[in-house]
Amino acid sequence: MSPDDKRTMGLRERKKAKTMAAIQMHALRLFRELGYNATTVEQIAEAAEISPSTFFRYFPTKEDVLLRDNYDPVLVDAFEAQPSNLSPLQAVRQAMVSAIADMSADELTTMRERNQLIMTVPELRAAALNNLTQTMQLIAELVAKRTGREPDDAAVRTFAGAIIGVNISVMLYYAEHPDADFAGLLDEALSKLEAGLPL
Amino acid sequence: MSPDDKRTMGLRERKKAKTMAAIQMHALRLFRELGYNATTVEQIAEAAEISPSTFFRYFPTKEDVLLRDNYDPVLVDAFEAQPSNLSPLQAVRQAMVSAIADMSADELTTMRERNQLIMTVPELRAAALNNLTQTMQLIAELVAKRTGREPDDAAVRTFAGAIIGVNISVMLYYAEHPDADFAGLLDEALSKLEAGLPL
DNA sequence: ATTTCTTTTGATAGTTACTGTCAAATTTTA
DNA sequence: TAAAATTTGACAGTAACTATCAAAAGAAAT
Repeated sequence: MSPDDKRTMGLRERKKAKTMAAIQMHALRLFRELGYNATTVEQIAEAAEISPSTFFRYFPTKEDVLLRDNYDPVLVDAFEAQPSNLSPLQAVRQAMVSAIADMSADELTTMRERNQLIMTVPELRAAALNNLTQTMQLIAELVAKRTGREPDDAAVRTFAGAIIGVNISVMLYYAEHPDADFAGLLDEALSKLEAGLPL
Repeated sequence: MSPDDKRTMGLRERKKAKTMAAIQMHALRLFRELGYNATTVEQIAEAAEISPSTFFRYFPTKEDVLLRDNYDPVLVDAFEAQPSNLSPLQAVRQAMVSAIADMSADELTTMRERNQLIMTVPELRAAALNNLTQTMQLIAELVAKRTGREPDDAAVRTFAGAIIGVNISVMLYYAEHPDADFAGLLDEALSKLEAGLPL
């Protein structure tokens, strides 16, 4: 999380990190205050004291300012840290839950707000779901490696699909019930998947 | 499929249906020939001999011309036609497979091309996935009704999520392997879900 | 058949996300 | 301090949409 060591970065890179953070911060604030669609890139640029051109150099799209995250590497680490006696499903479940458990209170708050905004605004939701297909592919690769199969093996793909689908359903529910415990919801949902989707 | 009885529709409605069909047909052709992003709404409008304004009256977005479909009602009918001795998962599986089996060869071809285009173009894929959340909600409602639970019951939501996730993974795979049998892929994937995601 | 009412259409003008280009400003390196 | 590389802002343009309004076309009524 710490933006590398400050000594190892030149002034240029430090400034870049600062600019990026400023853009994200003002964008988030404006989105909250005015709504996502009502906020223009020009307004964000003005608030962050940069030109609109510069905004698009940092974030290829307006959506990106909200959607860019680094959960995938966190998930990878958490997954690979799981003991090998766990089944793939148990490992994914543990990895996801512990990745959330490792987050600070601030990070959790940010995540909740972000999720709420993303799942509420159709454009953002669409883009976020699209991103999840990458995570799905990632899970397929992780599980393939762990089980000695190919990532495009039918069982592996189906497994990854089910995991992502469950995540989507939890994210949607969580957006409408922000007071719930996200990790708890996810854990419960994945446990049901583990139990063979009892009904 | 037949656009109601021709006698019951006035000239106005007949013309509207014709216009809509013309837009979709020319749009699809242009998308194939030039690519989705390289095709402008203006070009589609010109080909369909309407004004751009009119295009947006028929389809709120350029994406919509490709994404609008009526599979949900078909799925509802197929699901509710399943015998009550089937488990919810078996019923969904049967419903989906038989809904595809009921399609004509032409419909299947269209579906394959559409799926390929949609899953290949990021914008379209995002919008399509977003639409799937509606289908997810629909499945939750159907299953809730069938099992006497609430649609926002955790087990029901998780169930619907898993189904949709599996669908996504199949659609992605099918886009890259157009010669595969879609119904077969879906059937196999859902059978694995039924078997508890064996790995 | 002609008039009246309603719906559909096209033209126009505007907004906004995004792209490409280039010269000026800034930082790094020599 | 000079030269090289990078970052930035200004400018011009494209294309998806939105809103508005008058004209055209179809439906209904007389």
